[in-house]
Amino acid sequence: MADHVDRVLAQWHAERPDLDVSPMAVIGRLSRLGALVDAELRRTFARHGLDRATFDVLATLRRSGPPYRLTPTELMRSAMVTSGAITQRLDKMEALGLVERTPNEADGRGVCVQLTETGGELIDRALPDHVETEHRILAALDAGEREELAATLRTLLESLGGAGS
Amino acid sequence: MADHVDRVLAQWHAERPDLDVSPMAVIGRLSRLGALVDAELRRTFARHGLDRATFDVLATLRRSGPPYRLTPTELMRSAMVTSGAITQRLDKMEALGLVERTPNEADGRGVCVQLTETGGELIDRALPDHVETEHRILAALDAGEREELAATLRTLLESLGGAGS
DNA sequence: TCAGTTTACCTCACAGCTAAGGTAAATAGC
DNA sequence: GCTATTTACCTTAGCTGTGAGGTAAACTGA
Repeated sequence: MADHVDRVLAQWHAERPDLDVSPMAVIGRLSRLGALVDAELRRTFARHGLDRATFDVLATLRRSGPPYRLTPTELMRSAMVTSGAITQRLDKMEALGLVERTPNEADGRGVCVQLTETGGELIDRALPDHVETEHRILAALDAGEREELAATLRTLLESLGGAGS
Repeated sequence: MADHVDRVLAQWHAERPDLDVSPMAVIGRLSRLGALVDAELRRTFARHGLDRATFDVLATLRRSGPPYRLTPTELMRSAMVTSGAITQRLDKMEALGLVERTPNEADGRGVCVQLTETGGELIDRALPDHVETEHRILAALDAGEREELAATLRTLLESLGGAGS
């Protein structure tokens, strides 16, 4: 049975037979899947009073290990957003008592962002639920398919120069 | 060699060994790849004075075939955004002379969105460039890998209920 | 036939991001 | 040691989306 992307491909084939639109079979699905996964994850975050941006910062700090402290620049690179976006996220999170900003003693220009106890408890509560959601999203694939998919996506990431950082 | 997601997995394994975070190998890469692909496509759109939203509407109308006319609701479903977003896109595009809104004769509540000649010419100029960019993004995969990837993504889309519409 | 529901589209307040640009501290090269 | 450059972070304006809600037209079934 044809899905949305199959129908798009058929339309292009009829309208612009001169173009080889086959890459859309991958890129179109990648884009739609991204939107659906995002929506699914957001539902889980919302159950814990979180949004994607806040969860992302909390999780990045949490998995960095004790003392759960990173710089805004490190958070920026991990999240793939601009510095302005991180500043605003941290402003909000600091007001909520989830993180603390302290001067960076090793670098007078910088600050350190530190998980508070409240923030740590929150992310540790939300995490199992989040991981469970991710399992559910991939439930349609068996272990072999997941590994193969991860490997292929990784190849693409490397070729686009997005593997590092 | 480890990529960003591998490092994330290793960190979680050290910090929360009780959680099976293996789905992140797929979902983390999916999310990062989505961001990189989006940035890549945006560069192509920009060369034609377009953004993602405008390109999306133009392409949807173009591939629907003569008379290149759809309703805002159809555009909304195809783009996976809210009705408010489509209204604003169409306002902007109408001001630029890329589309025209006319009353829907079959349904007094609705309108028809019609590609203008300017809009049609613009999308026909931008399309080959866009398709070329998509080819380049997938250049690291051979034909077999692309097909397999498309099939796997499709399985996931279906399981999330996002295959139709 | 007609009240209740659904559908189509628009409006508007607000959230979050980007991009450009500012300040201050650190670093590199002479 | 001094200047030029880079780096770190913040500020702000502007854009685009969401989500809640409004109006009007089209259905639906008793």
